[in-house]
Formats: sequence, C-alpha cells, structure tokens
Amino acid sequence: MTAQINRNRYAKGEARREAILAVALECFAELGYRNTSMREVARRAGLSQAGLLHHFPAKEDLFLAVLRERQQIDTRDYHGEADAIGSLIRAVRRNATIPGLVRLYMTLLGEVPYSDDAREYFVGRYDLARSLISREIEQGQRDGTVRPDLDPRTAAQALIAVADGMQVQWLLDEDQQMADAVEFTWQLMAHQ
Amino acid sequence: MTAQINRNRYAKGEARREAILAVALECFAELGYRNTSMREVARRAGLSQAGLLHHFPAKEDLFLAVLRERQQIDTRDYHGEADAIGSLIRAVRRNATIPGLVRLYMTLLGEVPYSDDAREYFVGRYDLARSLISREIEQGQRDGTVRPDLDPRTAAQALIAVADGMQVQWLLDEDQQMADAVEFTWQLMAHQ
DNA sequence: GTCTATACCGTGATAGAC
DNA sequence: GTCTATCACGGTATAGAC
Repeated sequence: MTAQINRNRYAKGEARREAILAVALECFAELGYRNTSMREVARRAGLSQAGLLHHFPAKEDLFLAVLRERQQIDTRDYHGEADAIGSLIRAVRRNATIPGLVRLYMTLLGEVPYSDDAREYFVGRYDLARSLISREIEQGQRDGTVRPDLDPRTAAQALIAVADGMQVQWLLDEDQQMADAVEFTWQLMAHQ
Repeated sequence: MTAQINRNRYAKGEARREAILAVALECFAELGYRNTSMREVARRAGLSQAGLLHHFPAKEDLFLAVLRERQQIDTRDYHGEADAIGSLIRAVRRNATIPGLVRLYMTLLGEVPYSDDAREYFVGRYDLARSLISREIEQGQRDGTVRPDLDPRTAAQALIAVADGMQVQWLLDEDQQMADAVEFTWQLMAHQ
C-alpha cells in the first residue's frame, strides 16, 4: 500500500471511504443488508449513487469492507487480552449495549450460506477464538481450575456456541441475559 | 375456512400450493431468500409468474408460508416426545443429514431483525422449547439426575443456545460435530 | 385457476462527460 | 472523484382470454 509513502495524496479519498463505511455499517444494522440500497447509503453519505460506486464498485464490496473492519476490531480485542474466555464474556455483555450491533452480527451470519466473503470472515474468527479458548482450558486443567475430564476443543466450541446462540435469543427478547448464560456454562466447566 | 366443507373443490388448488411451497423452500435453502426471485420459483414449479402470484400475492407471503410449515413440523416434533432434551439432540443430529435445512434455518434467522413474521415464529419456537426443557431439568433435579444447584431456565437457555450456535459452526465446517457439543453441555449439567 | 401480455418502479451496475 | 444518463433485472400489479 502506497498510502504511507504520500499520505496527503489519498487522505481525502480515504476520509470519504471511511465516512461511507460508517454510513454503510449504520444502514446494515438499521435496515438489514438486503433492505439497504446503494442509493440510500449514497444519500446519507452525501454523494450520488454513481459517486458511491466509484469507491465501492458493488454492494458486495461494501459488505466486505464492513466485515474487514469488524475483523480488525475482533482481532485487536482478542489479542489484547490474555484472558480469552473473560474477554468473550465481556464482549457479549458489551454487545448488548451497542445498538444495532447484534442485529448486524445476525445479518452477517445470515449471509454466510451465500457469500464466500462472509464465510471466510467467520471461519477465521472462529478458528482464532476456538484455539485461544481451548488453549486456555488446557491451561486451566493443568492448574486444576477446570475439570480434567473435558475435551478442550469441544468445550471451546460449546462456549462459543452459547455466546452466538444467546445473541439470537437476545435479539428476540432483550430481557434474556446473554452474558449470564455464557458465564453459567463456563462455571459448569470449572473444577468440581 | 371452507376447505373442510367440500375438500374436492379445493383439492387441486391445495396440491398446487403445496408443490409451490416445496419449491420455494428448496429455493430459499439453495439460493437464499434474497437471491430467490418469484420468477425462478414459478419456473421451477412449472407455472407462470402471474400464476404464482395467484397463490402467493407477494414474496413475503411465500416466506411466511414456509415459516408456518416449519412451525407445524416443530410443534409436532416437540409434543410427540416426552423427552424434550433428547429430541433436541436428535433434531440437531438429523438436521445435518438434510441438505439445505441448516442453510434455510440460518436464512430465516437472518430475517429476524427485519421481519415481524420471522420474529414471531422464533419467539414462539423458543418459548416452547425453553419451557419444555426447563421443566424437564426441574424433573431431573427432583429425580437426582441433574445438578440441584442449576437454575433450570438458564440451563435451558444455554442448551438451546449451544444447539443454535453449533449450527453456525457446522455451516462453516461440516466436520464440526454439532450434536456432540449439545450432548457434552447436557452432560455437564448431570448430577456429579 | 391459470395463462399471456404489459407496465411501473426501485435496484445494482455501466459508460462516458466534466 | 463526481456527475448524468442509461440499462437490465426483479418484485409487484393489472387486464383480459381461456
């Protein structure tokens, strides 16, 4: 990327791109992917539809860019924390406080069967989470804080699954305490 | 509905409707909801687009009909079984063998944030599952087969969440043993 | 109940001027 | 980089024959 060589040359274009991306994320979360038109994104971003297409040649590209942005956030969140399971629980708890975020997540999930980009995003995300969490479970088993009879990989899968599944239930009824259910499951895995 | 008064009068129309519905379900599972056109459904069902519109005036109506059909199947499956948790695990295991079914499920879930019909369907589905499963957990606690310190409702939520969450992971990688993860979680809840 | 034909409008996408 | 103009397609709708 030449952006670092001469930042000013692309600064304006980059700023535009970022602004569009923020609008797109807002639209996807608010209206859903399929109910969001390029014209609406363009309107909210203050340029014409063709102007928008200069930055993102296809709607799919907008979708992809949103995915990539989220991936950066995820990776940073996970790597910044030594405590993968704690950060999973905290992330779930935090998600409930950010309007539209869980909606967006569900929208992205709904695209998985039909978009290779969406699949790629989630595969990477899950691989990372699974390996970090199962490693932590193994460590817990060595420390005697986690039941020694658990298969670390299955346990990690189950923990992540609870987090995802509870987002669905929360979306249907915001009274559902999604983080509590994840913590509950994690405590079941604790040494007896 | 007058269908019961004189069945023959509507038998042909009903058969057509059912055939269309089967095609629509196939299309949604294969192509996704948003990639399925009314014209394509009509083509596969062997009638014209206008003919299709006679039975289902809007695409949303097709979607709704698919939901209702699934709801019937679900209700029958759950009520036919005394063993709600066992039937949950069996359902998850069976889902992996029916092509497109998990895809369809994800597609429907993806519509939740934007379709009242989809929300209504899932709310009813989860309420039923949660109450049946939590009741069974309470019974297990009385029988001494389930840990007495568990909150039955939270445990039921977590079990359902694992089932849903594992479908996501399975969609990304069919090697994931989704039913095993549900069983694993259920065994964590067993009396120690 | 089903067809053909036709039309309206919103959508994603392209071409080419500035 | 942004625009106008234009396109083809899809969801929806209607009229009218059979």
